Amino acid sequence: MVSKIEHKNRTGCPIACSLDILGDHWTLLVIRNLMFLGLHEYKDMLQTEEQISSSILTDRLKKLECEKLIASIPHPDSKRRKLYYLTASGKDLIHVMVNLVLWANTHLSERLNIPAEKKDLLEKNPEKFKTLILEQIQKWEEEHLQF
Amino acid sequence: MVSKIEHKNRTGCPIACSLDILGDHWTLLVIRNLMFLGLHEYKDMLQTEEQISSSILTDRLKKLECEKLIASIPHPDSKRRKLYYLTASGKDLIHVMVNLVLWANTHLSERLNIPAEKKDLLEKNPEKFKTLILEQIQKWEEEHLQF
DNA sequence: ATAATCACTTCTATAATGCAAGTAAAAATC
DNA sequence: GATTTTTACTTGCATTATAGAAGTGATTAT
Repeated sequence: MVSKIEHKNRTGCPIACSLDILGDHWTLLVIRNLMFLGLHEYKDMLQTEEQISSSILTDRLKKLECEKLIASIPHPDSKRRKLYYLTASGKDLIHVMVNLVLWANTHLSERLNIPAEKKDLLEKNPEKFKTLILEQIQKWEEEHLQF
Repeated sequence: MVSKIEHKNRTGCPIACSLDILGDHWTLLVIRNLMFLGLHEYKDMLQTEEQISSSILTDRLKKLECEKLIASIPHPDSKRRKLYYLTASGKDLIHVMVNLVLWANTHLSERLNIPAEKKDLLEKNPEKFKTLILEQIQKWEEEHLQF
């Protein structure tokens, strides 16, 4: 067992509680995959640049599903595949994520490699950037989720 | 040596790069101590509710200083004490931190224990909350730092 | 019928963490 | 002025997390 699923909070501090869920090297990268990269499958997330290991990816998907930041449905084309997607709670992290990107863009710019158009929009109109992302997510949901 | 100081980025992704610095259980808690709790000394941070271990605290302060998110000066009252404070880069994390608190307040409310007045202001006017925090920080700087 | 794909699991080595104890310099107390 | 306490660490060891490779068993493509 890579890790237990039950959750222990250190304290009632909102930062500490958030970190108990999100505070590690990989969890927010899974959120990024779903939020910014449009990756909804295990195999696609395995192949990202950062080279997450299969056991860690399995573990983080499981934990995020437990915490209800993501959910999954069977892939319409295949019984063994799954489609992961952000819940309302997961999507709400967009404000944290975009501010993290903005911070990195300002303070870690030499290390970054952001596509020019994205960088432009991000710097000129971060709110519009958020709206676009949320629209993309909604479009995907309309195509893949039935309510 | 608990960990090496030199830094390796996984990729040029702004989320990945940010996580390479901030993505663990403790780093943002040190930022919280400086940003929201007004704790500027090693010994005070050792005594927070979350009970960070001395070796981890030493390590994180060192790493944050290396990354220039925090800086330190000798304590005016004592040669062996130090005062840690946020640099401009560290203070800029306020947008990430406040959005993380807002997210937790919405989605982890049962686990949290936020003082009523803070919670109130946070919900009614998060921008004012930020301004207040930044004013507190500036006041501390005026009292302790000479330019 | 056979081979490839997929979403995992298992195993092992390495690295990070937590904890308790120790240290050396400085400061406070006697 | 000597002794005790405080402070900011470091050290050592046990435990836990992670990376990477290899396996598994069900499904799907050839």
